[in-house]
Amino acid sequence: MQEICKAVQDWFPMSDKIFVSAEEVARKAGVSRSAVSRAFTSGASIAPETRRKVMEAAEALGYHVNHLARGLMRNESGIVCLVVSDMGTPYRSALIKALTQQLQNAGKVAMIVNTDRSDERVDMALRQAIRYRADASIVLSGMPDKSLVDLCVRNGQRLVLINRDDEHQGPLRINLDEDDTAQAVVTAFLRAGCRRLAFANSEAGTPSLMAREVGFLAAAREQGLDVTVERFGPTAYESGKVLAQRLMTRRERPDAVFCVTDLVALGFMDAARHQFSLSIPQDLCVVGFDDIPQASWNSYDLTTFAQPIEEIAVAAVAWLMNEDVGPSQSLRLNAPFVWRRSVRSA
Amino acid sequence: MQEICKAVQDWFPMSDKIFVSAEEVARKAGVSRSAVSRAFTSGASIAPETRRKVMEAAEALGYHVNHLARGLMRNESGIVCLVVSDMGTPYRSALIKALTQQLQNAGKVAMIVNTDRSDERVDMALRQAIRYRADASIVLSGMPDKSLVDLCVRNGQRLVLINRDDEHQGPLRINLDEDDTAQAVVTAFLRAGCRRLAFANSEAGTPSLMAREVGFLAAAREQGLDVTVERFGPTAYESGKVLAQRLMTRRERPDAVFCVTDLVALGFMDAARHQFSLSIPQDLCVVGFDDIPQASWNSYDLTTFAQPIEEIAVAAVAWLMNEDVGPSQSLRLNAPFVWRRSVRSA
DNA sequence: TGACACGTTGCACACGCTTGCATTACTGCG
DNA sequence: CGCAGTAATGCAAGCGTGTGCAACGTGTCA
Repeated sequence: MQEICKAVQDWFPMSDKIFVSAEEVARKAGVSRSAVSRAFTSGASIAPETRRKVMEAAEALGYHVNHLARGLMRNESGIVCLVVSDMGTPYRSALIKALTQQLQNAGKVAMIVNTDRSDERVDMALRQAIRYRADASIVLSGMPDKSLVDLCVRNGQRLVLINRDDEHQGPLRINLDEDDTAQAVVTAFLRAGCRRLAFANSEAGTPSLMAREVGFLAAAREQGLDVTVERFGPTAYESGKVLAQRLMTRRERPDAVFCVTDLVALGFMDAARHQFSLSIPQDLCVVGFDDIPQASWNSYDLTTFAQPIEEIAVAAVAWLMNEDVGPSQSLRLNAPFVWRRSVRSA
Repeated sequence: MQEICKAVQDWFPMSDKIFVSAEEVARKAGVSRSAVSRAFTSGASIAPETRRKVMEAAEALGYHVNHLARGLMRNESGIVCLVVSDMGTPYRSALIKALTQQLQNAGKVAMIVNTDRSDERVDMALRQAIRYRADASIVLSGMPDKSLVDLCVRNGQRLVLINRDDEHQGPLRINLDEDDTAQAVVTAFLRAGCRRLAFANSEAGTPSLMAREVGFLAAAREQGLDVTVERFGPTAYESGKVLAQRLMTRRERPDAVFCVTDLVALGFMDAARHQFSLSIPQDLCVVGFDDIPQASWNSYDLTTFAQPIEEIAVAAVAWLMNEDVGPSQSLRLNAPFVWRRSVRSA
């Protein structure tokens, strides 16, 4: 039922955006317009008394500096563009939260562009960033076209690529150092007495996800073990369920599975338990990646690797606030192993 | 380990933001600056051939309309400000996703301000919106000061308040019609044979959450039943666990609980199962609210009410895109009952 | 008293764009 | 051929701000 009740109260006929300008504040305060400008510019040369008068008048009139005009003059909008897809996902939303928080602390404001399922839209997003003369763009998903990256840089825009570990030379690339993770998982599985390893991947095929698969295969082979690989669908909970159905109906049923992501792992666990009546970790050991909040919930208690979300956000913002920044840089953070009960302990 | 490798490659010394302007495009295309402007303004009077020439030159030079300047002239920035807290939460992130999506479809762009845990910051957020001359603000959390709301409206800014069902007269208020939900829950519990009802609330005390509690108590009393109420902490998973500990250790242990939110419900279920070894729904029936993705996961299968996220987003954006809009309006959507297995069926 | 330094202040230009208005080119019609 | 009507175009004003530059007032010192 959609009931619409209009409350006709104190209303004025949308007098089309009459903002109060510095001009009016100046008149009210009895100073020049530049004095008003200076009053709102930290570090400007202005007498304390004058500033007080200006602030007073501004408050009374409800004046707010027009950041569009300021950005136009200063060539610095204060806007940072976040390019992201799948923002309903726990990991992504947590990262967005951390980034916006850090940006606000630094006096910037986040403009967010949703690029669900289409690399072409990443280019649209960067164009949007250019149009608003964003001071920087932070790309969390998709891989922008090389030419566009160049364009952004040429326009003096800072660029941060998070977990886009392609060979792109975006000025700052933040990636995870996953050299040791595969090793750690294999070791954990071996200690738990597991021998039939599996890797559950999505079909997304992004470089970071594929690298995780390749690394795991290599680490297992080093121990003389084969790995059954299965790939299906998007990187989501439901895919985990399908992957479990496929892997758990094999003749040689795996007794340990490394899931490319926590979401996949949780779906996998649910299917293993409720459709195949398996006990975890008795019958099956599971490891995920990301350490989303749900991984620590009692029903799952998933062993996983923790994304250094806060570190990522801090590093990204710190870098783009830094005045004198060099050429293309690459930052590698590591994701600590979080040991929980989805893997048998020795 | 944080290894920084500098790749000194094609780099030019940050020549401080040399954007290409319409002037240059005009020169290259052999037309006037106004022609360039018109080429990028849909519906402007310009010859197709001229537009083609302009577009060609623009593409070649990498020109992008400066939306700061355009916004300054048109008094319409194209920016919509989302004021939100707890954006790491499943419900909130889903709503943000839907809203940004709708805004983009409408040709707007979302600027997002995080206001975690502080109503005062909501005012800061609205001020930010004013500074950037946002066309509208959508408030998902916190309650802005009345004077600020007035200020926004006076400045010609559209305002949408979602689930802020206080008496605030923001031009558009979108709320849930929860008149029937409490009734439905009580009926479901009674049919399941439950008699000792409980309500698990957080201490957030926002109007919508409190209304849910009050409604449930009233509906239960109508059936001659008392309800045990417990409140604790923020509206989160962990609070659900604590609430379960408190409620399940009472002498008269409840056999049915309505949780103020899915997150609380999931925490409640986990504690009930893993700490009190209760079976759901045999020993305890649980109902939540929101229908976050996790509610449908096999481990929970939670009966709940589905937030009409898409409807909310569509309604909000449609309203703020509408040219001639009347005075303060109120929209009430309903949240359909989603029947799953956390409540015994008759 | 004059020279000088210094902290304030106002003027005026610039930022990149939109748009009303006047001008021009073009078409069709009497 | 002339005239009106229309579409396209250029000119220039203006949006609200920052800031270099010059002017001003004040106080200090010679």
